[in-house]
Amino acid sequence: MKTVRVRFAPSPTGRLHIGGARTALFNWAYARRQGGKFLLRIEDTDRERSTLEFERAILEGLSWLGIDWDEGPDIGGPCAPYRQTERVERHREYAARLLAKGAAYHCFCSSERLEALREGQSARKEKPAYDRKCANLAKAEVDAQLAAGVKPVVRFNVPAGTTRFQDHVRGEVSFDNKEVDDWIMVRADGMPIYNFVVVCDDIDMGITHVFRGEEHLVNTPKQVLLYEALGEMVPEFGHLPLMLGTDGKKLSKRTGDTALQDYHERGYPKEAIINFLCLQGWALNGSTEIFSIDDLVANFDIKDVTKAGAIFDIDKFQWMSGEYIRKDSVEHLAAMCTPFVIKAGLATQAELDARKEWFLRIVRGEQERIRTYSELPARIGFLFAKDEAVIYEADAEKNARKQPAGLATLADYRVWLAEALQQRKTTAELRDGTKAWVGARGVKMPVLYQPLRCALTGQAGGPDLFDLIELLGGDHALARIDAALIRLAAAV
RNA sequence: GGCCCCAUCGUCUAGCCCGGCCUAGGACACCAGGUUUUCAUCCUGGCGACAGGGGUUCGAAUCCCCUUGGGGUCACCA
Repeated sequence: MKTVRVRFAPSPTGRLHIGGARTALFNWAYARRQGGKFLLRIEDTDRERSTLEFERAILEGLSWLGIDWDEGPDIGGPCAPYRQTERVERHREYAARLLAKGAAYHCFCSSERLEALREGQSARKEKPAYDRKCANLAKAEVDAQLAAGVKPVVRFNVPAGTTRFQDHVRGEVSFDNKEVDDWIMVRADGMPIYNFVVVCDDIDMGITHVFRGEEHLVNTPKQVLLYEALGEMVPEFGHLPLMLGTDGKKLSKRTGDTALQDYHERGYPKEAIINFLCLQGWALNGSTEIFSIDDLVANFDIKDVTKAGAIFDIDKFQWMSGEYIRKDSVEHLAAMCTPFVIKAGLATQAELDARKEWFLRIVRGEQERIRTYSELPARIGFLFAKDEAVIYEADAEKNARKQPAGLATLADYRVWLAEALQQRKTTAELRDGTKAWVGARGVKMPVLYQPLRCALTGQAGGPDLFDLIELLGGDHALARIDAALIRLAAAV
């Protein structure tokens, strides 16, 4: 049996799309599972929109996810080059072969004529298609046009019949060739078109399986016909269900972030991104939600991919992201969060390095509360704030003011706390002592805790208050209580 | 509109290919309760689906047909 060779062939006309990332992941996992090769090819025949920066960003994105490739534009390989624009000579050879066989023909129709043709057809409610005006030109006429300097396009001469292929996710798919237009393979400027190059390159690179998004399903008959005209082995296909936005349509910027990088920047752990992407169209076993990229490789089969499109559920994604964060080691989590903390202006790298243990404890305190790395800064900002400038969030202040005896209690507690701090009580002692103090005073816990939390953090929720006092330092804790005594006493 | 693809809880899905074990399972979200100094975590419970109609069969979520609904695609883009 032939070795599996699959590829991911992005077009460097934008950042790596989240759907593209999933396509890459599934191709890669298939290759790894089957012991085959995974290659990367850059489809840059659209010279207007393709850039080297996008290409680099796409490669980086894939590497970041943990996808590696056996052949590609950056590392080369036996089928180099891996950029389509560098292979146009090969494409011209294929075009010449097809032309010679009569499987393709020169077309001299102008864009204007084509446009008028389409307009007329749609006005008459006919399907837009080329009328094959140039399909049967005499050789002399072709030569004359060529000699006159008219630049032709090359069209594929679609034969009559029906084109069928087995799709690994959909089963048999068939198209009447009448539905397939005599599509353009090579532009007038000599640059080949996607549907043509993809076949040439897949042949030259020995691609055995083509797994791509469902939007390519209608391109497949064109490509199958091309393989057949060339007398080449048709690869196996698998069309992945589309990833949909909340509007049920193909995921677009309209309904949410579409680039892998967006999610990276929003602080989603990459393991969560991978896991979630996998779940869009594939399931490990129907009951295991959390699994690793290794589990994917060990279990992935194209036949298990779902047929229906999947709506991107950001809620579930956030939940999953939180699961990964809770599972993470504090050290790693802190490292992942650090860029976000710095970016938020809370501290510099040097400042965090200088208080490494302190920062680690902060992260540990928030680990079960954040769902993405980017949520950390907003939650811990109070720890970096000036004592008199802690921002009181509405909920926190409301909770504090809700306690009628709150302020008086806080004022008395401040005295006790100052004393306890003086005696260098440990955090545990402080905690136990406070509980005893509240008990002795004969009030409910929240009477003290709500105003105290507001004073210290300005937030309605958060980690244990005594851990916070330790993190803050006793003097700062007292200063914050003093500030709160004034601020909370003021009329609303 | 033509063609193609698809159709299980609001969402992601298991089950479907090889009909019975499905009183349709899991997860997110939501709701209720428990734990807790708060929030969160965690635990318990609840809500909630085989799009509709015909067949085939002793028996259909599973097979077939139709209808409806949704999506994709109709470029000298990929």
